[in-house]
Amino acid sequence: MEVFWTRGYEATSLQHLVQKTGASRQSIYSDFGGKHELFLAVLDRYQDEVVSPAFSCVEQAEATLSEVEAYFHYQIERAESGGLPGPGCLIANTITEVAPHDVEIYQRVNAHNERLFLGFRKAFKNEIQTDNTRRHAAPNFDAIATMTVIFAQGLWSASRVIDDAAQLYLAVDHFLNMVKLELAR
Amino acid sequence: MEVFWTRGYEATSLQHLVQKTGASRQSIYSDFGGKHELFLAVLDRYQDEVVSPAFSCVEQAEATLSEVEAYFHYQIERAESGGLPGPGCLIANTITEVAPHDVEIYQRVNAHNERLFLGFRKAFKNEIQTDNTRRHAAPNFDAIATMTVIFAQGLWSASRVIDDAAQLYLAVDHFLNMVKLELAR
DNA sequence: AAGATAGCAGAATGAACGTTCTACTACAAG
DNA sequence: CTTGTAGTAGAACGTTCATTCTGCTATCTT
Repeated sequence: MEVFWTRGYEATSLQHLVQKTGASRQSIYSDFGGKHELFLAVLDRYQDEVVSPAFSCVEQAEATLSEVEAYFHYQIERAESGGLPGPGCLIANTITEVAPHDVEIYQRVNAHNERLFLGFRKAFKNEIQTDNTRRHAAPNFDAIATMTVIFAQGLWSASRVIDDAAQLYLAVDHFLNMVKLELAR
Repeated sequence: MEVFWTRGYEATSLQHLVQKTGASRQSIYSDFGGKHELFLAVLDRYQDEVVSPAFSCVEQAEATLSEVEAYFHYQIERAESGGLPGPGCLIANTITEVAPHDVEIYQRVNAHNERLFLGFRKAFKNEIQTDNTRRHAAPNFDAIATMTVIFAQGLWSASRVIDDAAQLYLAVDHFLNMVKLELAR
């Protein structure tokens, strides 16, 4: 997972994988079947070990905007502190590198995006359910959730060229504050 | 440019380039020096031929939010209509694939981001200069511009997995409307 | 017409790729 | 002690990679 994460799919060779894992070539082929199948397994593991811990707070039944904010802050902190093995988000990297040419991989990153979308939307719904007095119109939760997914993906991309974490924090806080105003409008 | 755009840097071979350009291998090497130098030239050309036409409206001296909106809409339309040779944005793709491991390429995509940032910030400043009556506090133009750059990058990433253009339009319009409210606050 | 130059197709090259095959080692069960 | 099972290292294989080299064919200059 770490090798694919740091080098990308194409630039990762079997030699790199053997070196990093300590396993033999034969073991990799007998256990997974090949580079492509191994990468699919890696994507699944990434979901379990990286996405789930980060996103669990948003996926709580009673999550609101503050959980979304915690998610974003958690991600920036991890990226900044070097707590992540690779740069950016493996899923986001995969979306641009291999997903357009590979159906199986496309389906997995699509499921990931759907997961984020549903999590965000529920949190936004919960947010305004606490005080739904004298509202003008119901917010377009789908559009706001889509917007947030897009922003989250852009954040991963941006974190690869923007070294200044403070700048990212400012942008995220500004974005979430805008969402908050939008929900309360 | 088209080949790198569609296949990415690593997955593009000299054979692909020879086939698509019609030029001989020797010509490519004598004219550019190699695959890497050719890619750098491609990034420059991308700036001139793709980014500049799309971004010129935002970079006008008197550009405001409506020009930013025109930029986003222009990009979605082009992506949707198949008017673009490749998927997503070559710069955005390059950021995730090669920029973290390559200094020269990193500098070029960084310059691109800076260009977007400055364009957006100026447009936002122009926007509120038209009616700066009874404002509470000056907006944080840097944060809003950074946020918009992040969103623009996320939009390219998302457009590779979200096929529904209407969904992208909705998200963009929502985002820009939020920015508008934020600027007028 | 003669010479120079440029661009072409395609072979050659050495390295690296993913994948498979071949011993060899360690260990468990009988 | 034999036998079977796993796992290892590393060679081998066929392909493809980026890069270079070799002729050949135009086109242009004088």
